[in-house]
Amino acid sequence: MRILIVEDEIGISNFVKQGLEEESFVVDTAEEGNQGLILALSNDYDLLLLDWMLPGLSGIEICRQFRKENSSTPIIFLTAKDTVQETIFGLQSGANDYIKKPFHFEELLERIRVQLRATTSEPERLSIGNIVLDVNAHQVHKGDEEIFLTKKEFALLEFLIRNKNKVCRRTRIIESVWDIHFEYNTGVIDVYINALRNKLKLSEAENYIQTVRGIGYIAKEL
Amino acid sequence: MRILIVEDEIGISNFVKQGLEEESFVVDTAEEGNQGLILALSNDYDLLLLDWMLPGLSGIEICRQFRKENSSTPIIFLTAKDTVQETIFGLQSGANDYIKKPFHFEELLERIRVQLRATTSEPERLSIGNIVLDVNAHQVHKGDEEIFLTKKEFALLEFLIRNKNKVCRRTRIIESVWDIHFEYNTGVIDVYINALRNKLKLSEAENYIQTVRGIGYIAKEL
DNA sequence: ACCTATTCTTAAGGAAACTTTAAGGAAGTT
DNA sequence: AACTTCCTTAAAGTTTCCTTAAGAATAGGT
Repeated sequence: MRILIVEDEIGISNFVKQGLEEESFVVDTAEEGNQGLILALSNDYDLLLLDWMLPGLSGIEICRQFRKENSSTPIIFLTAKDTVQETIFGLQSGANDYIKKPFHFEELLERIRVQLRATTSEPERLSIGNIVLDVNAHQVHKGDEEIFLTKKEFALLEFLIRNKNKVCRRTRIIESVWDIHFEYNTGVIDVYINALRNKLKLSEAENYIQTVRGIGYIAKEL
Repeated sequence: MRILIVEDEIGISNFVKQGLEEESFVVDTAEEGNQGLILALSNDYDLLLLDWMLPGLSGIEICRQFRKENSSTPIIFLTAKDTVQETIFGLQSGANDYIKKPFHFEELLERIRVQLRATTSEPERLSIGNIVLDVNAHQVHKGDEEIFLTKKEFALLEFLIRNKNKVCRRTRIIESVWDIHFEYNTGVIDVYINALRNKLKLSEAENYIQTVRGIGYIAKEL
């Protein structure tokens, strides 16, 4: 399920995004009205979350424009406390629901589910061989055994498995997992690959994390 | 299972009543708000179906008054088409779900079942290891010994156990237990985790509340 | 309405775990 | 053999967590 958030307060935006991603939604964000509308129209989202007050186009304007093209995708407004009256205009302009800030994430989630007519979603699991990771719970199992990974170790393993059977360049790894750009003179990756191999007890026969000399690493289903 | 319908349109009321009785529910009806509230409070229904627009007391008013006495019995609103914004107030005032008129009986039935399943299958007692908590009585026992927890301590423990064997992120905890949003630079959780571990006398061998570094905590059945 | 006792929250130092760096040795490449 | 790249380890640097104590808020009783 894909959701677009258009919200200029990055704090809220990140908070909601993170929460929804933990619930296995795919989330895009825009911080500005025009960009939001363009994204909304050019992609196939299952639901839109719009802030009321936005730089560029206002939420209600996005809603109106969007409804000209698409009358089915549900829209939920995020509104500040005392703009209830205005929000009603929002509902009249084609929104399906609204929620007042500050809100419980759980409540937002429930409203999203009501709009999507969806029952609780399955937890997201990634796997390679007999290694399974539950992204929500942040847990890793190899067979029946639970393996404890630190944040970075988990992030690295998740990245590799999401790119299963594709070679991941060191630069891409450093960018995605460490958020380091433009400069790469560190040996952290090696250290963490090593830690993963040890903790996961990868023998010769279970060589799921292979090194590609001069390029990077690959998580390979055997 | 007993259900109360408060609805002034006799047609709808009878239709729903008959349908539910065929599903072997016991159904009472009221056509007016005040009478509805009195019935709701003086009987032990498993679920309430409230119309929004009612003579006497409005549905939302019934909901509010009723919730003062009883916070567990599920309430579903039956609403007319274009009162979405009002319905939201309904949800905020303590309703569990709503359904728009006109509705398919099957859909209503499904929502009723969802609500009933939620309450009835929910155990009164939660436990982890030899620690048992009675949610209604607000009591905690470890073996035969009674442990006295404060409200917040109890709420935290309850939250953790309801999510037994799943890692609970700090953000989720702070949101669900403390009702704090968008801002997580507080150390309360640590303090309360500490208090719980002390009061519950969790030794190494009974390490039910484990910390997941960088993420949060997990209540784990050992 | 006041006082009191309990509970809740904040803050801070120290402890523990995690991350990164660095360096020597191993292994692959030309 | 010379060179590069990778592995492994240890230690320094950083973050996160634990614990305590004290002030703020709340609830209970007179």
